[in-house]
Amino acid sequence: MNVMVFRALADPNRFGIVELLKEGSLPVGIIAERLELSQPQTSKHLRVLAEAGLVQVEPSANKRIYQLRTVPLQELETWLQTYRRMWEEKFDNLDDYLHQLQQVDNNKDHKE
Amino acid sequence: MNVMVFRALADPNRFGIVELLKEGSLPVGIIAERLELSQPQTSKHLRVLAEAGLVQVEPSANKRIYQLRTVPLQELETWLQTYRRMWEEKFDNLDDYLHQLQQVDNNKDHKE
DNA sequence: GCGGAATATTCCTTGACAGGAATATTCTTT
DNA sequence: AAAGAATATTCCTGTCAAGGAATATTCCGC
Repeated sequence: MNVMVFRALADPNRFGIVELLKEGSLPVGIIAERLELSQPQTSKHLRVLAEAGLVQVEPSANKRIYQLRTVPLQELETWLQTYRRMWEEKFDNLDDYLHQLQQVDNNKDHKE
Repeated sequence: MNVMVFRALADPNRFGIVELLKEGSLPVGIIAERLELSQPQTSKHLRVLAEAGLVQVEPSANKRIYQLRTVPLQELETWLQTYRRMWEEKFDNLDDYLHQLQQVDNNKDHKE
């Protein structure tokens, strides 16, 4: 799992851009307008998102249309799958290490 | 979706802690040892993870056992679901806005 | 090619955060 | 109560990233 994706999504403005682009691809100017960001800020955030693979650009006429790339999100879901059993199997949170400590505690109670 | 979760996972060491705790709950000392982090660093990272709701602490004897909380991960998955159709329905990435621009391009071609 | 629109980049400043070292705190045991 | 183990917090420093302003670049229409 690439942590750059998390870093990209960690900024509220960038998260907002992703949420906005979910509804459809947009040029920079519109994104800036919708999120009330300056144009340079928007471009810079889009750069970070692009470097994380979350967006890709499609030049069209005078504008540059940004659209979401789903691949990183799919990878994110794949990563999440590895945790899924933790809440599906209602796994009891105490693991081996805890059980060992439990035995230590029992020894303590035994002594007192 | 709480962006604090992304921020917490954006740091490689914290991501490593989460991955480690997936295998089972552990006290601070062991976490530090496994990831070759200093004890203070580990405590600080665990603090951030706890504030993001990703871990919770369970005092046991002399130690403090940290365990994963799956709730934020479930919320993350729920959030991802809203994007799922984007790659399941093989949605063509060109949206209304793009089609409008396409028409503009057609006009241009028509003129030349 | 020129003017202008749309976007990208640079420079600067400021704030947030990671890491290290030292210290404080908490709990346990005796 | 005292000592020690385990953990948390504080202080400090360096680095990086976000935001604003200005400028550079790219691309279209004429």
